[in-house]
Amino acid sequence: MSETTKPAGTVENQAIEDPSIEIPVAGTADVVPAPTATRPDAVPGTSAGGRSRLLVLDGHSMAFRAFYALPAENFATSAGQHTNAVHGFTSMLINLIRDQKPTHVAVAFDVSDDTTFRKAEYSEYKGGRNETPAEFGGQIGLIERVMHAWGITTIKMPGYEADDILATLAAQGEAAGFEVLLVSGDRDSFQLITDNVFVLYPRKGVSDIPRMDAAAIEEKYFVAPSRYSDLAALVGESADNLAGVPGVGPKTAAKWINLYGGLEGILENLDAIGGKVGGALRENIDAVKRNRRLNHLLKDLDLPVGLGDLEEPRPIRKEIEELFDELEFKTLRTRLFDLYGSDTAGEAPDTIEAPEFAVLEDAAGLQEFFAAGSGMRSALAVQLAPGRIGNDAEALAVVRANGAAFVELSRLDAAAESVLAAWLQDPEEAKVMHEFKAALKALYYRGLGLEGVVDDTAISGYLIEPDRRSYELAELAQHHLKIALAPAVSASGQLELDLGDGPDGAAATELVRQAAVVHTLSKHFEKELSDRQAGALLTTLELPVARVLADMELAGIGVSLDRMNEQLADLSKVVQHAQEQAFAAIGHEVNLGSPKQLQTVLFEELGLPKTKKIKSGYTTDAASLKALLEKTGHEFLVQLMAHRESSKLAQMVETLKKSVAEDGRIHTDYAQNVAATGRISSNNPNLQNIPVRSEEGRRVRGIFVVSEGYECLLSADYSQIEMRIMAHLSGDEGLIQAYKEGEDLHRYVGSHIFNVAPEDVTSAMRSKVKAMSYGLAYGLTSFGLSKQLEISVDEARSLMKDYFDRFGAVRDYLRGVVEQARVDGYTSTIEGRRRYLPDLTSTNRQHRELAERIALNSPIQGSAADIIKRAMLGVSAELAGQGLKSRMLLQVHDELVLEVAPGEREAVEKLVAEQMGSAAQLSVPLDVQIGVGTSWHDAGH
DNA sequence: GAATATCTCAA
DNA sequence: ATTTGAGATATTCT
Repeated sequence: MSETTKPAGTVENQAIEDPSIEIPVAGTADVVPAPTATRPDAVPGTSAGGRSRLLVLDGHSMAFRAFYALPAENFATSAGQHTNAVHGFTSMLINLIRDQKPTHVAVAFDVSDDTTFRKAEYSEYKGGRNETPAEFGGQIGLIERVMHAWGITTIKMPGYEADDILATLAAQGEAAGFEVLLVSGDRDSFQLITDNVFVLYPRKGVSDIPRMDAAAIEEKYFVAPSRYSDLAALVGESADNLAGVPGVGPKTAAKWINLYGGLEGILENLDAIGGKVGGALRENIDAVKRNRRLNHLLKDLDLPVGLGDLEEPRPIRKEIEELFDELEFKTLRTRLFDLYGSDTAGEAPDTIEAPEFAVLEDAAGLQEFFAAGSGMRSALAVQLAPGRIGNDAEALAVVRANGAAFVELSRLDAAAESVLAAWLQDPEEAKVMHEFKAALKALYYRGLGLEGVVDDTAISGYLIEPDRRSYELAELAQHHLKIALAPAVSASGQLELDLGDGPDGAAATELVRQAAVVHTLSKHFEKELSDRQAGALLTTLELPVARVLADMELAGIGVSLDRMNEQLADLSKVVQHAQEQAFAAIGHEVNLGSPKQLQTVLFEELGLPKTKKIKSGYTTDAASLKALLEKTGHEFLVQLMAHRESSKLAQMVETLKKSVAEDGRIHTDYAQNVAATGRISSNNPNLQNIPVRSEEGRRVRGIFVVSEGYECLLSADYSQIEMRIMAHLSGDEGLIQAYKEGEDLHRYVGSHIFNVAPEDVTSAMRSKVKAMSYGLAYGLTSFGLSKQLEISVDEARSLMKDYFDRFGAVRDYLRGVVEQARVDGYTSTIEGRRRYLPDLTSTNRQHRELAERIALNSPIQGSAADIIKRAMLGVSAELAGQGLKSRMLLQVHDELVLEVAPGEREAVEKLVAEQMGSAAQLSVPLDVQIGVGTSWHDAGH
């Protein structure tokens, strides 16, 4: 075979970033240089004193494995290109490089035509294979593009197969003293195994790829790797459409091979082999010889690249970013870059370095620094560290156009601190920060005020793009400024500062650099904000609200440990009892918290009717259990549901108990930039999902109590705020009229839809109307409504028709919102908060319809969020203005909880009602319900 | 330990 | 197939 003409193959590699860079290549004149971008001399994984390791993949074979390992329907771009093979392949290669740490990498591909020499010899070679699935189309090309962006050399040789390339590189690598790892799902590669060459052969999917060495082959096939091809020739290989000797399997073949010393020996002793199989062998001897010729891999192809070209591939960040954007890969991006850290190739890593800075300690130095920058915008970064309650402020960095400084707070004497304090709390000294609420709180614990914050890049970044997952500084810098930040900052935004190395150490530089990035980013955001008309929203709403939230977080809410313990004891009894009864009902124990085990019990042991399908089988969620119970009345279901409810409550109380701080209060952390609609979210713990709907759950609110020195808790909530906003935005006269007259809205609507007098609206009618009214704001469909109300789709449809016949403006409004959003590309709230919805024009129906529902909901949910934020500012300002000691503690989307100081109840009630009621001027009144009590439970109404 | 799946709590 | 969140537990994979 070696005399066959060997046409030069093609090699794909990364684009030449800098043509002036000459890479020495070991090879001949016809070798296409594998240009690489600049890279550091010392890279992780280099064989500094160690042995070189070459990793070569059979691209097609592994792409197919990946394709079948991941469901195609779950991996597609919005343009409809399937990407499961690309995703799986990339993921596998990341893991391989991480685990095997190769110094050299190549990927070999078959050429997709029928001109291989094997095909020429035997036209049925690899025949009889199924059609390639349509979903696989185009994915090989995408994998090649990923390799290109990754800087990994891909090789194709017309007329040959990828395995021949593997064989050739294995030979070259071994000759050069490398360890060689071949990754292939094709067993023919086993013949290449030696003491230095190993095959990584996927056992299952692309995640389980054990290393096959000579011992593994001998254990499995009873022959040495060099004899594997003999064995395959005798046995046949169905994947290649090569038939073997009938009746001869691996065991017989191995016996002969070991007896006669290989296929040659067998051929010489053909007549000595007796029995039926001996005859079969003689009859099929030509096929065996042909098989052996075909499965022999060529080790001497004239490859267009040398080993040197395969060394140390590095991803080109920009190309990966663009390609992964196109492929809509998210997690892979992080995994890939985590693998290489900042050690990627491409354009010079554009970054922001810390400017020269002064380390200030004494009053005079600080005075001089602040005086020199008076009136200028300063970026301020505060170094936080965990403190007794909340975070402590350890150091700060200030960066402005004409200078930078670093200050370690513990080194300041009283005079120096007062200079700093004066600057910090001077509202005329403009500061830009990142996540300033956290700094505000930490400085507060040190008795330092903070005024004049004119931008918070975590908030302005959010107003610009409210749908982002994260607003970490490094990510914003990457996205908006196209600069890469070193891991120190990119890690979590909260770099670890070790001040042990002195104030001029790397940590100080890092904090200064952070401030420098904030400075640049904030400047960049000015135009973005004005383009979106979001400047006022930032300045008059979000930044002031952040201060109110900080106060609420600092205050925390008082809790009763006794009540928590009491409830925990009660609940654990109920849980225990329900569990025992559940076990008794089925005659054995089972983990009631495991959906998987429950499935076995319900659908296999008890043979109950099947519920809705989920990935792992059939759902056991509350709605389905309820339906099952109604159908079967099985006692196990009763106990299971009781167990679920009580253990959920117990777990909730337990978490709350663990989150009590040293001051005996619970301090949640509000996030202003998480919910894309403008709502605030609550974390650690979440105080916005404390049970209220069931009486048992509502008890939990009893653990939140008024604290000493205060008279009571006050809860004030908007009634039906979203429906009122809908009435306002749609301008529907019927709805507006109903609200103006203060009627029960659902009763009013019900009377119009069902054509009865308001007093004749039954509770069933009312709940149908209520479900529909709210559903409309979420883009409810007749199918969804029928599901929720347990009625037929037809009935749901006619209900909706009657609704729209009576309240036509609502339909017009809902239609108009989506149309307008499609034109503008975004929706707006009454405060002008935007949400961009590019998917409204998606060709993917699922994506598009989701965007439509979001478009229906966002102006309503978002406007409600705007209104309560305005109300919070009003309440806060009014409390301060009247010199009251009462304070706001919680916000739960449409509810505010306050702690009332002695003697202030009447004033606070009045003020809260006024401020909440006047937070927006709508065409309908804003109704506010207020209750008071010694606990949140009792303040509810 | 990280990531995923399932379930449940709120507005 | 009705939006926005947080979070616990089980399970699987690394």
